[in-house]
Amino acid sequence: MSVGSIKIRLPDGSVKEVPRGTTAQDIAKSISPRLADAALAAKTNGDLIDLARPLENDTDLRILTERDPEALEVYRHSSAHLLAAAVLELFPETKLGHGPATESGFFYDFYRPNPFTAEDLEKIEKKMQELVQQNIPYAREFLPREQGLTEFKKGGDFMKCHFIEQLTRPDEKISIYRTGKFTDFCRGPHIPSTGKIKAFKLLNIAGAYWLGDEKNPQLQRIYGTSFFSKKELDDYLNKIEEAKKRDHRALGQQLDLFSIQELAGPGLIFWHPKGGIIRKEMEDWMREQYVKRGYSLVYTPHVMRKQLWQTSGHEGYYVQNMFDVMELDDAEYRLKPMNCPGHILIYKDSLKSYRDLPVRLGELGTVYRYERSGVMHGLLRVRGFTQDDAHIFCTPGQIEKEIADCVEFARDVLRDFGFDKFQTELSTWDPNDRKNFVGSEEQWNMATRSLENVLKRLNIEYKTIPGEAAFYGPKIDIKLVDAIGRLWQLSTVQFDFNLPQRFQLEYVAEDGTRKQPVMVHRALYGSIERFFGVLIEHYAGAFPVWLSPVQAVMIPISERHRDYAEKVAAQLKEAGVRVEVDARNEKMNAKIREHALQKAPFLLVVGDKEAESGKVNVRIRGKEKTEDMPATDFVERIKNLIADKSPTL
RNA sequence: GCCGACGUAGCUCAGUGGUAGAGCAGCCGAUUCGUAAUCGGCAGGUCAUCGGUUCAAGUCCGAUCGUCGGCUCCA
Repeated sequence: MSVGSIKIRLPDGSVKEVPRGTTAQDIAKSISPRLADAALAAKTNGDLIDLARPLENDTDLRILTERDPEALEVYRHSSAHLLAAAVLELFPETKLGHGPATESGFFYDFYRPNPFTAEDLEKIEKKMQELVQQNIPYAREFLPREQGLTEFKKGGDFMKCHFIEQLTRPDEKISIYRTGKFTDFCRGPHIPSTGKIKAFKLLNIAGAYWLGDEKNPQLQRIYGTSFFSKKELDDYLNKIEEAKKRDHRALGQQLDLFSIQELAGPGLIFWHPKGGIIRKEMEDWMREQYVKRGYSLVYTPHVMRKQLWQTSGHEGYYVQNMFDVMELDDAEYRLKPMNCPGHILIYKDSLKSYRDLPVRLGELGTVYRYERSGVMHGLLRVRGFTQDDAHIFCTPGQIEKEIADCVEFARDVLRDFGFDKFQTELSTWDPNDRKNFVGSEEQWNMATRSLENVLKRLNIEYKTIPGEAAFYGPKIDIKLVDAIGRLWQLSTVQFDFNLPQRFQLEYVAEDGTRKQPVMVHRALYGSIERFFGVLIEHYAGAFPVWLSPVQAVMIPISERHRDYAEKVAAQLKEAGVRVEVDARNEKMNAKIREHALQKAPFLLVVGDKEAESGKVNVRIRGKEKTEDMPATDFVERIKNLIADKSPTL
């Protein structure tokens, strides 16, 4: 028994003097019974602890309840234990991996000869409910390491033994938690008992490699989530449903934007006419900007000799991502996985003077990369895609301005397409990991410094991620935040030390000597396919007018209004609007429904009234009430919306 | 690539080992309509592919291809 008393400082600044060994739970109780009941865990000097942990020293103490975000993590970690406990009750032969809380819930990894089925999942969930009813405590114990190892070994829990051996020293006592029959090697903390878990749901089963290494056997991972209330859980499940409704693969089919054809092969995109319109808008926008910003537009071949890829280093660094060689005549060719070598050949074709720099070569370049069969995903991960790729060759003195221009360019792209929240990352090298990064320390420092300078000068907040640079240089990645808060990585601005060296790039400097130019890669859409996929999800298929494949639909009420509808349509076409006349022999209501489902921004109903007065009745996407206006006014209005690339209607 | 689930008409989906179905879309006809589905008829299929079990396979088994959820990867 410890003796003496300790001082506990509470968040309101008050200090309690209590006997050594008092628990956070005791203190919560002394404050109020309600707090004691609501308490889930505690925090002392920044460490999360169990409520039942005896306090040994003077400390700050905060009792965590549902209102504290840290409590949710503890709660979900305890939910994972609850899951494991239920699994062991039902399937005692199962071996345990690990089971952490995640950003949106929790999972637990299990090893067993037969995989879990969907029915098993239901049974497990029911068992979890039972264990919640039984209100079993999460009891912490300390065991001598050897005893712990013996106990887990006896149960055949090879994975737990591995963790104990990896994470603890031989002389240490190990921390375990018991929940009924279930025992886990775990640092904790946990909530007091299973009865505190109010709302949870098991979501899916998936394979996961032991220790995340694909050479290891696969475990069965059960994913679930839990919340403090049924309502929050339901909200979360609804959000998943909402996200599903935005799935670009489903919308791509419903809105007839694109397809992937089994006969042609996976990861290869067919742009249908309506998707093609959006792509054309994206390409036109980019080409226009290229011209405005001093880029030269180039085109390079899709297949090039293998020797080129040897020179560039792709044959070494990138082979497993490249399509196989094709033999033609006596030479071997490869489909291009990147555009850079092509642009370099253009640069090298003539001797450059410092006066020529910077040279900015831009291409909407289609590349092909071999992606492993299980990783393709709609438009977001494909085997063939088109990059808005450009390479800038400049002098070291020009580099900061060039990078700054790229970063601003990237933000303009994203803003024009309706994204206004970004996160910026600076990926740097790891000087201790020389074999994964080419180039000298001076090069890396110079490059990293210029990227930092640019970000600071532009007043952009950014996160530095050490070790995440490309092997050939540091980079700035701009991630966008979409309409439902998801993060997408698209734009990237990267330094390259590798290629100028490999291709012996040079320019003639002022003093007549030959110098090596600095090279920057940048792609702002990243891939047009991927960007399109993100656009579809961001807008849930309801694109701003300028991107909408069909911007307005004329709906004549009956056959006799057709001529008037055609007349207005002609005016709209004249103004550059993509308009259709739906003159089918269908009821107006049916037409409205169909075009509304196709998410056309404007439906223009015309009948006797409109034809007589030269007006249109405008039904605006997403609005109940229609508006009457002269046809000429509508033409003006939609023309402006298109010209402004307005995100709203 | 790995683990699991799935693959039936253009789409969404039903279908005990015993004659392949519905709704929508399509086509034909009627209807000419005021703000989210007019009515009737017709046509549409090697049940992903290949092989096996069986008197009999959409259904059971195996392989292949593809899709989905994850893992791994994403220079």
